[in-house]
Amino acid sequence: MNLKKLSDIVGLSQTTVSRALNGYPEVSEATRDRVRKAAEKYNYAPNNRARSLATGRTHAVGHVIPVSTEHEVVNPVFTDFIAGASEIYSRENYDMHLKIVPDALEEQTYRDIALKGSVDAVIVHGPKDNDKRIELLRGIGMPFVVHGRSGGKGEDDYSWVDMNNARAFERATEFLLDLGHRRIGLLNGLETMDFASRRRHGYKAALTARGIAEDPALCYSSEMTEEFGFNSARALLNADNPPTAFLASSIIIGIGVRRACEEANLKLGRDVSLVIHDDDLSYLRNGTSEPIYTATRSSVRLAGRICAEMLMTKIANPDAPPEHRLLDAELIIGHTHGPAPAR
Amino acid sequence: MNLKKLSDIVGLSQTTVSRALNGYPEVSEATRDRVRKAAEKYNYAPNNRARSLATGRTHAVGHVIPVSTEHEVVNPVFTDFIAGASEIYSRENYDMHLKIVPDALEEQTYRDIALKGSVDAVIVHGPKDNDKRIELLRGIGMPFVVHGRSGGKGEDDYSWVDMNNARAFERATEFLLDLGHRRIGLLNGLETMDFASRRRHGYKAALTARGIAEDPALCYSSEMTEEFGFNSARALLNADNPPTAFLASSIIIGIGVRRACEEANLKLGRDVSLVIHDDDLSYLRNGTSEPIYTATRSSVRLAGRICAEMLMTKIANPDAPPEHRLLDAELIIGHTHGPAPAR
DNA sequence: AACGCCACTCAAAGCGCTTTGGATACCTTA
DNA sequence: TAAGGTATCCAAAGCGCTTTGAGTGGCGTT
Repeated sequence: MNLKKLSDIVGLSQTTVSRALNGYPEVSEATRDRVRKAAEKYNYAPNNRARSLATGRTHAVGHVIPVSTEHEVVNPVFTDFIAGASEIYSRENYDMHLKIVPDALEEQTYRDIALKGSVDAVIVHGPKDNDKRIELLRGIGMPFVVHGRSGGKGEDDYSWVDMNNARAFERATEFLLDLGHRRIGLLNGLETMDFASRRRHGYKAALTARGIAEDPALCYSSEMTEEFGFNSARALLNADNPPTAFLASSIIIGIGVRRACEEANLKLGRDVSLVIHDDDLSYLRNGTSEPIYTATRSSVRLAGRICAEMLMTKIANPDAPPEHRLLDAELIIGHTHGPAPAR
Repeated sequence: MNLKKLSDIVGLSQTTVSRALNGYPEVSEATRDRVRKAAEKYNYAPNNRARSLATGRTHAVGHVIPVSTEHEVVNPVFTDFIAGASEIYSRENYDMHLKIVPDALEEQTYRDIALKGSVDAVIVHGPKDNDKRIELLRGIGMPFVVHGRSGGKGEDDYSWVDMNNARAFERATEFLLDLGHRRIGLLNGLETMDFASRRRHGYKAALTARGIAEDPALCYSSEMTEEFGFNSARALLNADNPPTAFLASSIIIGIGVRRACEEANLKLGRDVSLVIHDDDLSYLRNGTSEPIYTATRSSVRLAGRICAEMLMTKIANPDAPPEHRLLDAELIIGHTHGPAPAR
């Protein structure tokens, strides 16, 4: 069923039928109703491709998700982020185009997307310091919103939605310091990623404020897997002068830390403290009735919703000044912290 | 830059330029070269929408991912599945359209997708028993491949890629029985899902073969979260006549079981045995050098690749008979099993 | 010299929609 | 009654591509 056939059936021109269906005022309510009913009856829906060819708008947004070539790991926060964004797209009748590409090919992918003209806008995932994609997209004139920020200059020149990573980790560190911990292991994500580098800074800031020097031997940085959490916690616990507490950049790392503690016969919250960052992943909730891990929490799904919403307004109004949204993490009191054990 | 401009520049008709670029034989290699160079120079790429309007093919495939309305959980295996599929799409120059929808709206979503004609084919995720979507898609005439199977009749009438769930869980159960376990807790996914119901059957078959009756009190079924693993393992461990072993349908459930054991001061592999099913998720690997959990393993990313490949051939050849691919899980010997403790 | 055959190239139609720029009929109003 | 509105509707152009059907010119054959 297409417009032509439908308009033949109802005995109107394509113009009128199109207008009736799209809510234009120059068609009477009576005919609009008739057209609507016929459309329903004959199961008509405008062909997307034709429509977007005609209008120049695709009603689609692109997500390019980087997978680290080295580790072949797709960060699981994307799942929930995308679930959040998807809620908005459904509501606004937008489509989501997803590409998962090795990070080396990312730039080319954006270029392709723009050239082929199959989306109206994109969301930039996992920004790095001085991320080239931002320049690229601005150059092309493709509207975008960044999930996170790209450190360096010009932070106000583009729209972003970010969690206050520095503050969250500063807060978590202060919390552990208040409990008497002095040696705090940091199990961070890859510090080439902006979020991880900010977390490191927050951690350091809190230490410095108390006159404690950051010990690089306590800081690990890698792809955020369970095994990374396990291996690095184990290494630290077995080292001379081990930390009494850990700060982990994700719940998955935290799970690895737990396993390392279990192996070392140390009880979390008594022998070793652990504060994680909790993205509030739907399938890895940090407890529903009661928190498991002590954590800084910020819902990545919410971030997805906000990003998508920001993108919608950006599409509607491309020349508006950039918007920013900094989400604050809340501190969640769970069962994995305690006073620093006496030596 | 569009075809018209480009053909003006090289002084050829749009026809010839189009043919040159698309590799048709009726254009000389010399001109083909000239055209290619110009396209490169002026950064030309055919507009996707126009192309697909003209050809009737979109070069896109749709994935509709259900999120349970009740729990708002997106199963994390989708991430890796999609990463696998995406590899194939990139290679074949296909786009992926993703929709994440509450399971109640799933059917409508498929219908919409078909009507709007924005994809050439779809992949059906998370099939249930006698899944309506299969009928629906066949009715519409939209090519599809199912990840998993929908129990009931007509299993051979459509293409699917599945893991041998029944066999995997039968095998795992036999393994535990061989170790002397008689009471084995099953922590399964939602048994309305086909994969979970097959796992249950495999579990039961192994028990029956040894003359052991399935005890419903040992069988839990739910959304596969960490907390579900924790809560149900805890409940079972605290019950009268607790199981000596667990079978968990995902590594995440297994993580919950580990936490429950830790809390109960039981050591996994000594006091309690645990065999999980491992989808080989990139960010939750069951150990890289050495397995952590004893497990049945089957890579969901591989399944994604195979599904996508099957779909590509289906698109190329819609009238070919349906294909099936049953993947066998391998049994992985980790550190979470041991002989049943003497009473 | 006439013919047929390649090897190339092109004009134009068509994919299914939106949108521009009228047309038509029916009311008002002076 | 004529002029001017207003409410409806329509034909046709155009979005950027592919593809059909139709030339051209050059070459070898007879």
